[in-house]
Amino acid sequence: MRQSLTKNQILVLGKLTAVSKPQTAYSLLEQLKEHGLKAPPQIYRALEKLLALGLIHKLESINSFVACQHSDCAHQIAGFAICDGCDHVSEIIDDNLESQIRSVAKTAGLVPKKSTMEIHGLCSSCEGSEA
Amino acid sequence: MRQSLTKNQILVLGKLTAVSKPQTAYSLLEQLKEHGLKAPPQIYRALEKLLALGLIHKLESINSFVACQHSDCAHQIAGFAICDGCDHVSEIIDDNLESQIRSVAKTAGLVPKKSTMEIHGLCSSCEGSEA
DNA sequence: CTATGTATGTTATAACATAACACTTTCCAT
DNA sequence: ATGGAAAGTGTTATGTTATAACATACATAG
Repeated sequence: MRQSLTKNQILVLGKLTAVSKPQTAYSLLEQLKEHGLKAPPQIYRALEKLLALGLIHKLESINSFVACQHSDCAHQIAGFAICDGCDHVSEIIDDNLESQIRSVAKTAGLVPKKSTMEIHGLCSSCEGSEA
Repeated sequence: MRQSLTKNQILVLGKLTAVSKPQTAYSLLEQLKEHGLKAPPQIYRALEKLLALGLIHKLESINSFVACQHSDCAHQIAGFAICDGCDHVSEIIDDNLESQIRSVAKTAGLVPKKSTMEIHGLCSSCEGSEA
């Protein structure tokens, strides 16, 4: 029985929560060096556990990780809106999204286990100040 | 004006079409060595162009590429159903999917430019013969 | 025929991720 | 309380995915 998070898991989750923007494993490692972390596996193992607990999410399209913006969505299906200008990420839980995914899976004859939906674009403030 | 595909682009697209399963850039490189390709940039450059033309898609969740299953969906929004058992991929074009994505983007205040939706699971035949 | 844009070939390296091994900690069943 | 199982840690090395940078070739429009 896992009663609570371990030291490394707390460090990684704490950093992700604090920065509130997606971070790569290596940027986490860089930032956590001062806390004694030294090698990639220490980061990746913590990330793996946090993912399993639903406390963080991986953004596949940018090889990065974000803290979950809800209390805990281990079994929820979320969509992510990612601003390519400022890296802001919104995690969207939408009932229609889940049924949409089931619908697409059914069309393909697939029993769905896990899904990702990531939308890239520009948020309103970045859209305004475009180059 | 781009009149047609170049040699490397044809090789890469041909291979992706022939195998009809997602391939990593390095597996493509391996398979195309006999045709004279020798280094990753040759593959990645062809992939980049084919992506821009809408002739192939990248599956972000498995760092792999598949030929487009439609005539050309440069500007379509597609969902992908990926069987983790046999690697079969179905590309689903669904009108509702596009409106779903717009809806999620709008909720987040994002002007969408590009999106990915990838569903992992087991196809009916893999689901039947489960370990 | 030459300037421009695009493609190519090549070497090197950056960025992302895991294998493997030895050791430590947690925890709970006896 | 104790000892075995499960999970976590630290570390080295390596595997995998992707791009930078530079020199050369080749097509097309002016």
